[in-house]
Amino acid sequence: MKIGERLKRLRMANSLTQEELASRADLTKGFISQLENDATSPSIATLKDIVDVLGTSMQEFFSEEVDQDIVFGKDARVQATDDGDNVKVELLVPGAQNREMDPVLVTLDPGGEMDEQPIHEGEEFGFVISGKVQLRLDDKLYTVDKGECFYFSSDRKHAVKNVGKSAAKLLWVVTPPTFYY
Amino acid sequence: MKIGERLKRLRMANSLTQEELASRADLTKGFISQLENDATSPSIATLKDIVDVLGTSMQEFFSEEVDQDIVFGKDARVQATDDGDNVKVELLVPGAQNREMDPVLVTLDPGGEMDEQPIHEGEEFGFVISGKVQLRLDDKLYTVDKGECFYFSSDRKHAVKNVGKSAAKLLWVVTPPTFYY
DNA sequence: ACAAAAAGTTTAGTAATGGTATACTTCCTG
DNA sequence: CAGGAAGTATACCATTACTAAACTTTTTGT
Repeated sequence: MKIGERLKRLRMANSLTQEELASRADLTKGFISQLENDATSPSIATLKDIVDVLGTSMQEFFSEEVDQDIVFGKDARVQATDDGDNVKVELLVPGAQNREMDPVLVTLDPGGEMDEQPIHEGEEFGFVISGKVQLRLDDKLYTVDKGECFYFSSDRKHAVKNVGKSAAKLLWVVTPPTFYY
Repeated sequence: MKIGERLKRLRMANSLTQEELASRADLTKGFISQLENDATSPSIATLKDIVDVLGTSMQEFFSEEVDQDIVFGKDARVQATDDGDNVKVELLVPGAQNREMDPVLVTLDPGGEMDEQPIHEGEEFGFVISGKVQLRLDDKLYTVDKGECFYFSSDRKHAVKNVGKSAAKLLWVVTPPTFYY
């Protein structure tokens, strides 16, 4: 059970120094170093303290351990709670909560519009597989045609609308995952 | 972090004695006793060995720790991969993989039929909320009307079909969870 | 380019505890 | 009630989880 690398990544993700993590978890920075280099192993209670500081749970911490799927067939798609009649949002990688990115497939019927998404941290990437859509960022409008794509920071009000005559398909990737069900 | 009770429940669920568990995990029965009574605490490596023997993962073991949701609104439903045009299967308790039962809401359009499910261990319970359906177990047919319910062991080939004129809604509970997405 | 500080590593040492061996008790079952 | 299987308690030790502090490496500002 080598957990050093995972701990280090987690600490980095929280942008903490070994020393800060140590002090918040009531440990010494030397010990943190040993842990990250797998020179020793924490007691369960201590590990709990550490993951608490790092904003996770034991469950989530050990979740990396199970082999995650690599390939997802069409049949793995999970339809998210619809946010409209003529909009379909399909999670392409179910369980992406534990990952870094959340890719979904959006299908917009003609005239269909995705509800405005709540603002959050992160970034978004979209690729238009078919059709033509209009992207609204704050108040600016962009037209994105089949084959084109977009990328923006999620801290802006954004919405998407199908302005073509046929259905539109969008591959959408959000980081970090927010498309919970 | 008291984990004794959880370990004991797990061991019981596997119908092992402390001694058997001990030998399979290369420990002593006395130590298992201490663990179950929280008189001591295992190292992470040892705990891993134990949960391995008990057929779980560290993730799953610690999953009991996080507070699970109690109430699920309509909007929490997750549509499972459809197994037919006129069939809708909605998971009522997303993430039920970690639970004991997996309740789903099945909507069958007139004439709609659920694909035959693969045989598995466990039991199934169904309650007809509206409409009238026909349940097929192996080759025997049963008619189940609105308000009626059924219960059977999953080790038989089974399928359900809407034989009424209007849509049918079924509340279906499977144990253990098999409705993965 | 060079201090100087910040971040990380190493090492030696110890108090704590993870784990064993064994004796004891409790609970079944015929 | 005998005999055995399952579980508990205790004493003990070897391991190790964790600290303190010196050391090295990386980053930062001027």
